[in-house]
Amino acid sequence: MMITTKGRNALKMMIDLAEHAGEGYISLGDVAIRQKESLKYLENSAKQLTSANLILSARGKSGGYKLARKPEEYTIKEILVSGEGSLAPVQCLESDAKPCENACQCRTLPFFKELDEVIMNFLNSKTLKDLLKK
Amino acid sequence: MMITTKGRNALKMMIDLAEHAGEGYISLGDVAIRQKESLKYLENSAKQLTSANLILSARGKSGGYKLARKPEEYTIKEILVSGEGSLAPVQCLESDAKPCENACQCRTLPFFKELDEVIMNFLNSKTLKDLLKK
DNA sequence: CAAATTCCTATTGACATTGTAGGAATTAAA
DNA sequence: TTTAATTCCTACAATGTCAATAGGAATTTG
Repeated sequence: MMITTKGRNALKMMIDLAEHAGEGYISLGDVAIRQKESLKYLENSAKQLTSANLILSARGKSGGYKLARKPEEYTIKEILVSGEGSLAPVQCLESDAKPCENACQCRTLPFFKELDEVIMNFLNSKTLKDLLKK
Repeated sequence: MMITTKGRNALKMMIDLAEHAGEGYISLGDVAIRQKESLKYLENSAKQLTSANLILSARGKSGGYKLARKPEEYTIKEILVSGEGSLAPVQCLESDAKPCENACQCRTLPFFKELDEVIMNFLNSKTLKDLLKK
């Protein structure tokens, strides 16, 4: 499995924020209730989305989070990558993977690179807006 | 990561058997040396490939394994599925997943189904022959 | 000052992955 | 008929990742 709860939570959170855009900063408590997730767990996703500049945060009372851009300006890829760290289908294509000394004669590497491209192209072709209620 | 060493070992083994087709039954020991894998670990892959009827086995001295069909008659999908059990990109699409009671209103499910299709179409479009040395 | 919130670090339990161990069953060949 | 090579089977250990929680520090509004 490539997309775990980390990525799915990031996506859920972005969808929730998108559906409440224009209401100022939304507290994680509200998101947690609506999405039926634990506040503490969502904090992890929020942290990563914030440091990737996908959302804006405001601390202190009546603080919270809101989208940094319009929904149609987020690709699903960047949201999932922010949540997961990497979406590579195999370890040797992971961003932090040590280079494989067998790479030049590996029969499967070109194939897996192609697979990765197919997946990334798809994830890049969809935006957050595509996931919102019609 | 979606494809782990189990799937990669299954693929490596199929490639090795394909490149030595016509030589009768190939012992796992030979495969292990050529592919630089442990015999014991390869046995696990061999077991699953055998019970999925992707390869044929012969026990006893001078026994081993060989392909059950021509390389171009295997899709990469069936090889990887045999090694991994499932290739679903998210848990809720796993074959043994309990049905999600939120499915009908889930914003992400249709998207993940589409992603799954994109991946499966690609894996179905490639055969074992495509991975062999030109 | 008090309450609500984000932010930060650490830890835990559960599970999957990776790889190993030991030996039983089978069969060809010497 | 024995021996050696092999598949087959079950179990286990070591490691790592995922999922989730805990406790509290820092910040800001009212």
